[in-house]
Amino acid sequence: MRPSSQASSPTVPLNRPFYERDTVRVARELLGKMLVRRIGHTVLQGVIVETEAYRGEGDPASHAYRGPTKRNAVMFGPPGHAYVYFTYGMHYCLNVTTEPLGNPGAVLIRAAEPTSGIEQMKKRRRTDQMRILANGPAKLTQAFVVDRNLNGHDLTLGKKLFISEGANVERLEIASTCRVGIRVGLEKPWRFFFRGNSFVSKQ
DNA sequence: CTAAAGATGTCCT
DNA sequence: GGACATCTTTAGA
Repeated sequence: MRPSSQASSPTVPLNRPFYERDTVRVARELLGKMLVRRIGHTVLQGVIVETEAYRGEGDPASHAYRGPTKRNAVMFGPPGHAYVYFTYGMHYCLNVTTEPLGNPGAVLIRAAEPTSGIEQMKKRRRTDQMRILANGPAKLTQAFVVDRNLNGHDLTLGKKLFISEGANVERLEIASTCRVGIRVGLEKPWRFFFRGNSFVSKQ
């Protein structure tokens, strides 16, 4: 028996130095990590299986490409914070900020394999099918109850939203392709995912 | 001020 | 493979 203080604890959040690095590297290394969302006494968890890197200067697909604005301000702030934006009039997408303060960068969390709070997620997503609970950036935010209220949230505090080391993760081969849903910057292979994992948005 | 596109998902054929 | 929902942000007049 483990001590009760550790029993269902989703472990320790990744620290600031993890995020304060090259965006593409962070995107790759976030695969296999555990995304954790706490809502009161409820805990939703899932293993990250797909990510995309977005930089600033030199990356025309990035919101930060043309410099800071009200929307992308968080991307220019300190690393290890949530950048949540609203798109297509109805969807939210979750990113984690990277790079040192003042240097824009973020990693889009595109898909996760749910491991805890699955019943809650099924309810939120209005489906019983495991594979489509969080296999896309907007499906993921719906399943994990992430919206504009979490924009700017510090991910190193281990409170409402954070990421920790993933345990017992099947170590699949990491594949990289061009990013999804963009019209520019297609030459950059900055989408990463576990090849063969059925919770990825697209193989 | 006006307009168009958007780091998408769902339903339809 | 394609239409469409829906609204914020940004670019341009």
